[in-house]
Amino acid sequence: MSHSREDVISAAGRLFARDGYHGTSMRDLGRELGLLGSSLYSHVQGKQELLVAVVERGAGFFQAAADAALAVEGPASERLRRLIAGHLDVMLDHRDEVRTYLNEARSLEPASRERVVAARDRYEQAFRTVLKEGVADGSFRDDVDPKLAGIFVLSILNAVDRWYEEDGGLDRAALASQIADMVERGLRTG
Amino acid sequence: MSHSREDVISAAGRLFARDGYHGTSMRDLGRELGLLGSSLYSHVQGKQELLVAVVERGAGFFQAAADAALAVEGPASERLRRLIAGHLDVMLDHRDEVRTYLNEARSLEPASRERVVAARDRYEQAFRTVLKEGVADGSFRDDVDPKLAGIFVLSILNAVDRWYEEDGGLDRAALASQIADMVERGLRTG
DNA sequence: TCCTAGCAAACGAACGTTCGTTTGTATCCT
DNA sequence: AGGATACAAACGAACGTTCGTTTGCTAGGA
Repeated sequence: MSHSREDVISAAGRLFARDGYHGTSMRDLGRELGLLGSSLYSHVQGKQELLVAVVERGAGFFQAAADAALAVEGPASERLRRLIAGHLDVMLDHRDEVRTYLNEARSLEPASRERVVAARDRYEQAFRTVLKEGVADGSFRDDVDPKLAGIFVLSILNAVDRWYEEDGGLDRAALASQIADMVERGLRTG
Repeated sequence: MSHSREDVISAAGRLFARDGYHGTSMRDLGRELGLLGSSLYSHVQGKQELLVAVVERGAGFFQAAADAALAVEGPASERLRRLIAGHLDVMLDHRDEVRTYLNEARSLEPASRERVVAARDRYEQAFRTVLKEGVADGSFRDDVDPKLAGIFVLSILNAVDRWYEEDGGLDRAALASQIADMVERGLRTG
């Protein structure tokens, strides 16, 4: 019947994702675990530390997925497909952490927010790199702006969390190829 | 030196957009106007009423823009371009209300939230309708799923608020055609 | 002269956090 | 084996602060 720090962080992810950081109290969090709010202080130093833990977890998942996708050999379009599929996997496997990462990072104190923004930039850079490669090798149109195109792709991907539910008729892989197909048609030469 | 209800609502939009509903206190809001928090109650009944006003304002702008775009004669692709440009105009001309509408609607009490969700669905329907028309008249590929494509376009548009600043090298019209061009390449036959 | 915007003061509730204490459970010594 | 020791987990009460809101009053403009 004993709880770990891990339990607290994942409950925090759940509530921060659902109600937001400012919309979640330590007592709410305690209740979620069958504890008093004050009891959480046996596991963490404070509320802000929980937000940091959840958000950095989300950021870490994305970076790991990007590193894996970039390591794939073959045409740039294939790496782009892997980036897209990887992003969806991270989102759907770690929905609470990702939603908190996407929507609640602004509630971080400046020091940790800066780290998160830097991580976000690094991740976006992965998309830009692959797009640039595709332009360079002629598989993508040369009037494609890698920065802009990267933003568009990530916009579609990040918004998935706002509408998609996995239990419906469209499974994860089908969604990934719907996105990748439409994106690729928008990018490729010919 | 006297303030109107209008002043209060637009200050609320500014702060809700920047700090979120739960991150904004009535005292913050008063300070923004050079008043005490309690003085706001001369103009509005309470904090929630301010959120409702700001969010419904945002929703209203979008609906008006959609109605105008749908009334345009000509090919579906032209109406789609108008929807895109109109969406950007609304976002950039009413940034605070739109950001609040997009991010803070979850803090609405159920009754008003339902109205807002309904308005959002109606607006999304405008995009779906145009896409369906384009598929029907053969200008868009017939394997385009209007629902999915509509979501993708709106994902790109709504995310603009998260990264775009109008003072840079890319003006509003250029952004609109970058988006419309890429989207249209992803949709059109051939 | 009345109406309204605003202030000052206060309300009760909730906030994040700290405190002293209790409980259960290992660990070690004999 | 059994009793003392140590520790982590949780409790319950309280801290000071902030929250949204209410009340009663005052000053100024129509």
